[in-house]
Amino acid sequence: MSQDGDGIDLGTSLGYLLKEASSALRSAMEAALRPLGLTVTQYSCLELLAQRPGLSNSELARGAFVTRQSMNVLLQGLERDGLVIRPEEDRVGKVLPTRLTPAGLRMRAKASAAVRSVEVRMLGGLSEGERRAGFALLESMIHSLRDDATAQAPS
Amino acid sequence: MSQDGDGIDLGTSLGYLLKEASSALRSAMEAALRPLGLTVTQYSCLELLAQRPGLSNSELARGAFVTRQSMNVLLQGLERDGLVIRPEEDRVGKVLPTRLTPAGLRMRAKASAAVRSVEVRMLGGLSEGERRAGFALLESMIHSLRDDATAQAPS
DNA sequence: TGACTCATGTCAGTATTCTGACATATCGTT
DNA sequence: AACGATATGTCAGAATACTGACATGAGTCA
Repeated sequence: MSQDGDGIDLGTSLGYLLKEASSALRSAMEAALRPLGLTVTQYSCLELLAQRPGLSNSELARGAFVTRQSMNVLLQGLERDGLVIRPEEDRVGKVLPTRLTPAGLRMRAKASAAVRSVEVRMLGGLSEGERRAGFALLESMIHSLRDDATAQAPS
Repeated sequence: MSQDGDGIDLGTSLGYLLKEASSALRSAMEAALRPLGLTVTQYSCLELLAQRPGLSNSELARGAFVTRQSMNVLLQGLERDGLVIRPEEDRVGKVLPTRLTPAGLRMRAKASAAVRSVEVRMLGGLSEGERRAGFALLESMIHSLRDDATAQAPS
């Protein structure tokens, strides 16, 4: 009908497709993690801590793409459940490093396996070259979005 | 250090990168839409209605990747603000079609322009071929994730 | 040293989305 | 026609993430 010449054709928009893919991935991860009683953000936190022990609340928040306030309450829950510890004697200035407990390590191992099966399924049917191309593509998008945030030419 | 042989290397995970790209896109869209007083989901709803007038609540929910309950409260807000209408006389069975008002159309035009500038920025530096490849890649991921949801071999 | 800026941790309140539940309407099968 | 399975709209409550705010510590510079 009305040609939406000034609009965004959702059928061909890479942004819309990116949102769709992200939504599908999140759903699949939620389903995989539900038996373990973990949310996606909680898993992200455990995975980050497994690979980089001692990360602070703010660093974890950036790594999981949530605010530091959200990560703070999430960490309180993980600490209450005995999956992480934040010993007060490790504090450096205001920064309070976080580490996985043995229980947290075990939980992360199980969660990691579940999530990996999702990722394997997602990448099924893609060649190694296609995966590399996808990696480069997503990195380019991220860089372009961050680079010039509001982005006028530098004066 | 500890080889995380069974884990997911966040530095090379396409899933993690997908989440990062989606987060960056969402942030950029939020920033672009904030002056208009619209959230990303509200914009998605207006855009869907502009391209396919008469969409129902459930159809809009699927198109915006939220639950129909969330879309329901969102539509109530848009209706209260005079951007959409859901005339009771259009009801077909239980389905209640939604349409943009003139004010909704104007709002969508402004929002669409703002979002398009974000998408243009995101795709800056990518060739037409790369965009097509990215499109195919994301569609492949989505299909693989949806196809075999819990995915054993069909009996 | 003092002033300024910035990053961090945390508390509180708000907003958004989700899950659970119910009534109702449609479709397919018997 | 009757039944069951599925889809829809909607209300209510819970979970999750956000914005605002404040105090504290680190870093820079005069």
